[in-house]
Amino acid sequence: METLVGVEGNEEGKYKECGVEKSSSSFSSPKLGADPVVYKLVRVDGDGRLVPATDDELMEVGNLLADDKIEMHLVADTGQAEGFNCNERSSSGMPQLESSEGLSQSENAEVDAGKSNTHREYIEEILQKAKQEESHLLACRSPDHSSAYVLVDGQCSDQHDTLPGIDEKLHSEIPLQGNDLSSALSLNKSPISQSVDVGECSHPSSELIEGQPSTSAASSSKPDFSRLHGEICLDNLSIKELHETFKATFGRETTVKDKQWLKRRIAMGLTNSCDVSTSSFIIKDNKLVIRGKEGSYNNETTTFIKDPTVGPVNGGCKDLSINHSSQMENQQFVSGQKPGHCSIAYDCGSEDLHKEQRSAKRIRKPTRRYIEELSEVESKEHSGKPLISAKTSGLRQISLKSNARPVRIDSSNRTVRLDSLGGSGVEVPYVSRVRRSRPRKNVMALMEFHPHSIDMTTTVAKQALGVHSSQPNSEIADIVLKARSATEQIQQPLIVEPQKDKQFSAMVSIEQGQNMELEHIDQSMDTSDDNVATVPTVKGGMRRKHHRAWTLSEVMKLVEGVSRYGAGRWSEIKRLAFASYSYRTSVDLKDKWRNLLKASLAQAPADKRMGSRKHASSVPIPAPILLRVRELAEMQSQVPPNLSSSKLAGSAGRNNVNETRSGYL
DNA sequence: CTTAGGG
DNA sequence: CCCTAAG
Repeated sequence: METLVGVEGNEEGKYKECGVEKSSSSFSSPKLGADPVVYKLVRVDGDGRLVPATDDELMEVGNLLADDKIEMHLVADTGQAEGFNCNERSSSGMPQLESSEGLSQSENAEVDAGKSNTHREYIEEILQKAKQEESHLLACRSPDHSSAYVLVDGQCSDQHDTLPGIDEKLHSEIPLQGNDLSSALSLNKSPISQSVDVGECSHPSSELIEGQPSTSAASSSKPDFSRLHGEICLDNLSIKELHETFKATFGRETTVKDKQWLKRRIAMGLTNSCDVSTSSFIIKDNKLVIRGKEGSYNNETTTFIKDPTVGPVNGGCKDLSINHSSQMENQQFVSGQKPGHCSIAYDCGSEDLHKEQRSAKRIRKPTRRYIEELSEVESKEHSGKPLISAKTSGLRQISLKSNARPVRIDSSNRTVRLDSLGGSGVEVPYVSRVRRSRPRKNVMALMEFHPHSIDMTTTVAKQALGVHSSQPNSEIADIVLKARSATEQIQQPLIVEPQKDKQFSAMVSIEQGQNMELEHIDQSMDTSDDNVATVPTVKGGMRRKHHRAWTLSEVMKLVEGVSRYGAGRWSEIKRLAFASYSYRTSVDLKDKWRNLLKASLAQAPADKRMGSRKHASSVPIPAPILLRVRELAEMQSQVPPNLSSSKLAGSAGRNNVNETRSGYL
């Protein structure tokens, strides 16, 4: 941006500045990031056609990019140089120089060395394409830039705006280039080339571009303007002449024998336009004339240089539209087409190109989340209906999610169940992702080795607890419920249960001392709870199936764990205190603790009034436990001091819970 | 993976 | 509970 402004005002002055800026700020420039897409790499086929670059080629090009840059600069320089030569050069003076010099050197080197290295040739072509594209891009860029473009191009600084980093890259990367490059570089450095170009400083660029046909000039690579005067029809040129012209145009020799190709290339080089058919134009003076028609086409470079004020975009784009008289095209470009399009347009109708390019514009791949959400929405819309009321919607989402991510299904869930949405009667398959911790593998192993473990474990648990038929956990009940709705995978859950039970029993036996009674009680309670939890209610909806209600025993364990290990060490607590509860994850513990904390804080004030239980139906957390929670929270400074202090005193009075816990503590 | 916090 | 960021 900065450069642009400056440039318009004063070309010369700007030049230097631009050059400086570019070097310093090339990477930072935002534009680069914005339009990288524009540069589409293409390969020149044997017949001279442009072929979209393959990935591999792209890679290659990437490596060569540095070279490209150089060349691009050269080309750009040349183009501009031309303009300067004809029109403004005197005024501008020697702006180009720093960049042009470097370029010219490389260029010359190529020419000299140019003893047609096929490989190099290929590279060159690629570079050229890139160069052309770049120039086009520049031209096509927003008007603001466009003016700057031209000028900048001459200096090479311009590219920074559009393609920051490239220049720098080029320079820095060159040494790194592959063998081919290195050779090319060496060539560039050859004394001859240097002498020629360097000596001329400002001229080199002009020679490259302009240098039309003059044979003599070709050798020295100086431009021969005389040739330019008068109409030149490429069709009439011999291969040799074409070669010379090519050389003059691009500053390097070519071994290509294909006339068509040469003509096309030259035409392109002169016009920088993508879409010039070889046979359809003639070059007249500096103008490219469509054959038969007298369309006055100024070379884009010339145009740009001459009249920066002219819609820069148009200038660049015009060339493109040469064959297609497309005012529309121009407009499109102006409207916001990316410069890249111009370059791409090469073989295609410009309009098509536009479309293609637009479509080509990279679209950010939607995030998984986005997709999911979208799918959710869609599903809601399609199937949704009234059925999914607010209450059920949550569930549905879950189901959708699970569907979306198959991955989770097998590993995380032990079961796939059909949940009936409340009241609707619609069943949605969904995978419970509750079981993060227990891989199926374990379950399977367990099954195989201890097919009857369920009974065993249950028995053990019973014995340990002294409980007869009560289920240790809600899980079993839950399972039963699940089984009802879903025929599938009952086994796994069952299996899981046993293991849990087993562990549970073991744990119980270990801890049996004081807790036994409590646990026992809890268990009975749990069962009931679970049932409630799992049962879908017609009215509203259903409880979350996969949700496992926290049993009192679990809560107590949790509290104990927190008291012992401190809040936040959930993994430890889980491991030590919840070994038997495979379905409780550390996150669950944390969440539960959070809830307990909240509950305790909320309840504390009302504690005495409400009694220990808030609502029998909802959650039967005994007041003592809540008190305990508060106490612990206080200790760990999780509770706001003010509340804690007052409450603490009150809670202290209750010993039963504390005592129970104290034993463990 | 565990922890912490938001939804 | 679920999800996701952070360490």
